[in-house]
Amino acid sequence: MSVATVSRVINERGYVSEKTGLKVQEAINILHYTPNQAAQSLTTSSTKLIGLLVPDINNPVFLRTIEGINDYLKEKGYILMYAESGEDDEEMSNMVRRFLSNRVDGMILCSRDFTQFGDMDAIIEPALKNNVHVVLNGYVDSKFEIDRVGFDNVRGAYLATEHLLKMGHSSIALIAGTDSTISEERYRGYREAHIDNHVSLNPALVVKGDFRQHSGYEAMLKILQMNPRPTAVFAMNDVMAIGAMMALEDHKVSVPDEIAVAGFDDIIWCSLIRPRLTSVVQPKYEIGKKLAEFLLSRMNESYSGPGRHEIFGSRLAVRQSTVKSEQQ
Amino acid sequence: MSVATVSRVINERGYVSEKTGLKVQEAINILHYTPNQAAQSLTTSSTKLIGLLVPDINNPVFLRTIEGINDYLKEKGYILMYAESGEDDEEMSNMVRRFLSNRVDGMILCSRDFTQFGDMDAIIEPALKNNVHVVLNGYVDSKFEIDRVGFDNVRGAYLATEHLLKMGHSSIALIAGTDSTISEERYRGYREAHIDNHVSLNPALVVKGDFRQHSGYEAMLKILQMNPRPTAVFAMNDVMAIGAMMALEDHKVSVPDEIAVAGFDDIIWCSLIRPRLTSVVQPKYEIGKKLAEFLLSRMNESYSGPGRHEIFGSRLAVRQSTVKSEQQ
DNA sequence: TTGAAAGCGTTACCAG
DNA sequence: CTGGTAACGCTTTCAA
Repeated sequence: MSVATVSRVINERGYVSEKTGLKVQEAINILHYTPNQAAQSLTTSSTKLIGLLVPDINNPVFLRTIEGINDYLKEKGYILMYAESGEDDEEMSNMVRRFLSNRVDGMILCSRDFTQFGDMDAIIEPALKNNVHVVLNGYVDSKFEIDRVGFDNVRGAYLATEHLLKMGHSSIALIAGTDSTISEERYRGYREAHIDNHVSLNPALVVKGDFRQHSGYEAMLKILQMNPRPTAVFAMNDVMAIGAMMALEDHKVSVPDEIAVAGFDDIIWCSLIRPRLTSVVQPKYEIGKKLAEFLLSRMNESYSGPGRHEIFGSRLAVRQSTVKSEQQ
Repeated sequence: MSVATVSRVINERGYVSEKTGLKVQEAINILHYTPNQAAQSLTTSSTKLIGLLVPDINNPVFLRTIEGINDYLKEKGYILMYAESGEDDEEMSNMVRRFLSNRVDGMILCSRDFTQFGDMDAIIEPALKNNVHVVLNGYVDSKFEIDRVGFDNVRGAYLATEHLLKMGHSSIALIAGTDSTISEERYRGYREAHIDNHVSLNPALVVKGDFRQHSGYEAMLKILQMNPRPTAVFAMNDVMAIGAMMALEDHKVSVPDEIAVAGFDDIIWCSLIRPRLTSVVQPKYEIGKKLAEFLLSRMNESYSGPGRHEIFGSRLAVRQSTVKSEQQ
């Protein structure tokens, strides 16, 4: 019973007599033997580990995506190394290195927005140089050929804005996010909807937030002081929209009767708050699956062409926050 | 410039002349060299990897706990291998093996309730036999000396029930969870509060759910048909409580005026729904930290005594769902 | 201060 | 069908 034989039994590879196989199995059970992946990976150069970097698990946006990734990967025998990056350049870089050190077979990087990083390429480069594939969830300009999966932000924002316009609002405040491609694109949707519907755009109606709930609250306070007061608000993401709704609640402004509110992302919270929040639906789970799929196809070399860029389409989930009761 | 020298430079161990050190650094940069953790672990027998098994990331209860774990561990240079177990015996066992295979330095197992597993010991045993430490978040009877951190369920349920009783309710329906220690303990709290407050217990008021939102909804439907109808409901967790509130909303029963509702866990959703949900606060983040702390202390052998069992105390967050407006 | 070599647990290859 | 052995990339010990 040599090590070679044991290896054969475990990997079910090569010829092993039934008798020997049984004997080995027995020994394994008695000794609680578990193969050492580290040693395995030393010879096979595959760890079946995938690095996953997420800015913040507490943001429900990422949860479904993680699930999509996990479901796809688990089925194929991969396991996730999870790390939180906190949207910090340095931190991200460190984690990428850490992943490399652990010899992940590939990595998935999620970010609210990659463009805010001075030099995303510098972060990814070490991975690429080590022949570790990277896929991105987000928006980047990169000189490398990497796959990314994103979402049609322009269209999403367009749909939400158009919906508000169609509901009769002509003065729609916009709670924007931090300067980033996402914000730009969502702004463009907002803008184009106005143009297409022949409603003039008023820059004074744009209030800047930072994608976090509190900033939505603050922004709403400013909007409430506008004169004339807008009759609708579109927030660039749901948590800001929810912050805004809380401000409205605190000031006893009724939604949607006095002010209609729409958000973006369709996080689970939308259906919990009252009135339910109208929001742009991102197929988060599918995005996760696609990310995993892209990555695996790179890893097993079933694809090796130029960087792919899958953009998922949009849909608006219309709920109570934008539909007055008499219109229902 | 031998491998030995490079090793010294990287680990900042042993004597290396400044000149050589610089030369090595330079080469590292040029080559994008990253140490191979797998190989390192082969000689050091430490991977700095911690396995984390969670039933379901989508349940907000676990999120904060994961964060607590992550924060504590990251600081000490550990990284998480994350896996979802789905509360399934077989699945759990597999993941434990997978972790072992990856030679995690330790593992943290979370479960809504371990007692539902026929043989939790069988699941943990392989880890223990391989000298990999395990800590548990949950409730287990185990013949092994493992650390666990839990929560004072009896007290928590007691506080919630007592609060409802003090608010004048004498007929409090209970939406229970699946048969498990957690359910038992929360039931005990419910029961003891009744006894201490000299209110007789009515078994007919207990409706069984399964800890999931939908079951809370269904349970509430049954409660609404009771005659006389209870004036308050205590659900054994928040998602069931929220399901119950949705049923009440659908049937136009006002909360808390017609029926008061209290939950357990204090997930973030409690503050999002209206009326805000009164709930028993679990220090989820601290639980996570404690788990990590227990594990590390075992790993570095600063502790090696009998299994510790840390039970976190309870607090009730009283919100609108149990306090009538005139009482505020 | 540096290098050579053994050893960690596996797999792959070659001989028997 | 089975066993021996080189090789994987690293750390550690010992010698130079």
